[in-house]
Amino acid sequence: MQLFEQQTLQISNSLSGKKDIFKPIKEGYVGMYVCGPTVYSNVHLGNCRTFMSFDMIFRYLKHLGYKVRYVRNITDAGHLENDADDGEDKIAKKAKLEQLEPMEVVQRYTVDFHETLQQFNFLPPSIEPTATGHIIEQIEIIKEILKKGFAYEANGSVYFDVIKFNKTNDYGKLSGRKLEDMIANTRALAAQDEKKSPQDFALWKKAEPQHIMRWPSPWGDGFPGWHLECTAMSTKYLGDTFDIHGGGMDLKFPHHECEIAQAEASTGHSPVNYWMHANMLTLNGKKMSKSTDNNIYPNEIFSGENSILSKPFSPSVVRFFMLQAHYTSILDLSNDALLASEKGFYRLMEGLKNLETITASGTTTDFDIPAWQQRCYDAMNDDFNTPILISHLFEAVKHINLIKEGKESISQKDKDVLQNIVNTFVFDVLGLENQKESSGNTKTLSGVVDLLIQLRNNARANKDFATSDKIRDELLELGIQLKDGKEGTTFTLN
RNA sequence: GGCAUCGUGGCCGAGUGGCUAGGCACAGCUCUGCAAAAGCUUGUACAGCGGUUCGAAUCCGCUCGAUGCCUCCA
Repeated sequence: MQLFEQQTLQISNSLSGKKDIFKPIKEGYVGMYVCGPTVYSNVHLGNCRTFMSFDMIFRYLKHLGYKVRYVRNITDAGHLENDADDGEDKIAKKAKLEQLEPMEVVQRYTVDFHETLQQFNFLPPSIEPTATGHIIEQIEIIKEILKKGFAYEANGSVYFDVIKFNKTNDYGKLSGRKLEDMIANTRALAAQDEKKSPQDFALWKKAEPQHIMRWPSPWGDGFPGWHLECTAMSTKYLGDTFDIHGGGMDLKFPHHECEIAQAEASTGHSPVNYWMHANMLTLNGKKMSKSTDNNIYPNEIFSGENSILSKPFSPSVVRFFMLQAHYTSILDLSNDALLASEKGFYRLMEGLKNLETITASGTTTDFDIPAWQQRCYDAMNDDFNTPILISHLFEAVKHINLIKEGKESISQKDKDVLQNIVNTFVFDVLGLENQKESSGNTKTLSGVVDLLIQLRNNARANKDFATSDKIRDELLELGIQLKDGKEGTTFTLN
């Protein structure tokens, strides 16, 4: 019996506008697609938050026993600077700017993306397809949409006919917009001549002679529209209708709306059962954005080299900080918030360490572990509520510490159970790492510090406090903090 | 202007028609040669104004404010 048979998972569905009970199309299997990055610059922390939310979701679904096929694409072509006639591919533009081959740009920032995500301890997706690797599939979809009459060719480009589509389908159902309103509110934009309506979007764009990224097609040399690649790659690997489609909130309109339109136009039915949107990470109260320069890069956080930061923060601390907020809420990044999360994170890690060392005794436990365990599952089942899960983990820490102080007791059996649950949620589901322990060179260092601790304890025994305080204070200056406890002195690196 | 979301104690951030979120900070206590660290304990907040209700921070309406999307962005 799998865990998912005992737990009822509810998911916030942007399409229905409420929390829906999750029921996969095929029992035991989940197909999940998440819109990946456009690799024309380094991934910033806001991008990371979205992918982290879905990493956590991927982890929990796997933990529940689902066989998950998680597809997250790399957009390496087709992402236009804007939708006007002079629209240029982002990758191509960057390549021109840096005098690189477009694929050189793609490679550089794809590597950066992977390295960054690895530092945050992301699980790799099952498939990571690229847009340029699926040009043929995209052309096939365009042909199908043309055949169904929901697109038209104009001067070597192909556009999706939104107004016609809206007569039989509902364009705007995901984002809660009405086509009439959109038309009424459209500002007069120049150079939209090819399109029948400003709301129409490109499926295929004709490549002007100076364009370096181009592919042959039935409509001449060109490149695919941005929205199309996700339709092509998601349906290719997950089927015409699949379970979960995720992405950042900012993609809801027009990107995801267009994906729905493309899929419905080509296959005749809705592509996705559960649309999930992760909310934005803000900086100074504003959305992080590549185009406005209001952003911060992961490496700046890890090194502390940014004017808003007072010190560096480890990837796990940042991960913990993000998971302390619900993925559907806006989260604002600040030095104070990171400092608070860091303290909390180390408290949690200390609790886990204490759990290993406490001694079990007797047959009773002053802590209802099965009920507590179910509360942990209830939190995650309620739309992946990691902040609540974390609050329960701190409740466990409290009991662990009380046991350590001898004020409560735990049986050996319960201790084993508790250890198993806590480790599962902290490391497997939340994906946190105890990075302090895993750094290299620690063996030599701990030998040296232990020696100094011995010398200091000798001095203390002789009431030579001048010497003992000198050792303590000078180590602290070096970033090594001694901690005098009941069972001797330990140290941590600050 | 349109659509959407949100406004919670010093800070971050959950949740909810009546019952303790949690973390950080502050304070008190324990421990300590003194500290630090650690641990324990404590906090009755929900933008404003109306309304529904036995009861609302939670539902409805209005006002104010913030953010996102409407053009590329996770």
